[in-house]
Amino acid sequence: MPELPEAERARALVELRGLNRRIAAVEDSDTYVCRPHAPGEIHEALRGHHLISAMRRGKSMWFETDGGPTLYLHLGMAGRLLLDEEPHEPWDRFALQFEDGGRLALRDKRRLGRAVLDPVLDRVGPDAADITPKAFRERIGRSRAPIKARLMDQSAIAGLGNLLVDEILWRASLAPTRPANELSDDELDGLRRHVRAALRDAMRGGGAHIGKFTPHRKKGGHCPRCKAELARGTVGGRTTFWCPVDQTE
DNA sequence: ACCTATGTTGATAC
DNA sequence: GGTATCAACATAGG
Repeated sequence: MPELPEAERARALVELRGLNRRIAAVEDSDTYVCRPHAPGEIHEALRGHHLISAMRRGKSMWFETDGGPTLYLHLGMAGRLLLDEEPHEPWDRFALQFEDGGRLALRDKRRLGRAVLDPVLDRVGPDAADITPKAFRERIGRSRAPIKARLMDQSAIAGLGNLLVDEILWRASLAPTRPANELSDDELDGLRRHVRAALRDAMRGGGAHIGKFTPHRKKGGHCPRCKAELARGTVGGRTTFWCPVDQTE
């Protein structure tokens, strides 16, 4: 589930109720989620410190501390953050235990989430929710890759995943396979507006799995506009649904 | 039972 | 350099 809207909700949760609480201990024994850190390393580095800010770009989150290292978290493919709830072993892959008895947990069955200190974020592009029209045209429109692949490239624009991109391209009536550099400036501007609108709807509606199109995104599903049966294929390495009538090449 | 599917990213190969 | 492919993980479903 986690795309930009879920990451933002998680970030806001920490900002609202997770800051300025003394860290008493860190559960960091999952060497895959915490790679390349050894068990105990994050614990030693964060113990006694407090999170003082909650930042996000795309699906990446990071939390600065008072004089200690920055903690980076990523939800991966199935992770979520829980604050002050009952521990759920073995699916809590990482957690901060606060001195007040509370706990911030990364719960993730798949183990594709990450918890790392002092991240390097130079391969994370501008956030999809506030990228400028100029940056969008330049970063998206200059590649021959299919437009869908380009929108999912986190170094070009950060925050969009498979479901959200299918929703956005359907709203924009653009075929996912169209080479990005064949889009006109007007089409790129329009596409950016659809990116922002879809994100706004997803954040208000509670996540990337809802939308005008996404509920129909399944085998035998039909286009909510023209009722044609949806096409299914692989674009950018991901399962893709689109309307073969509405979404023009 | 077996095979395929799944929101993620990163390493590797062309 | 940009793009495509596969692997990493664990679980669910046909």
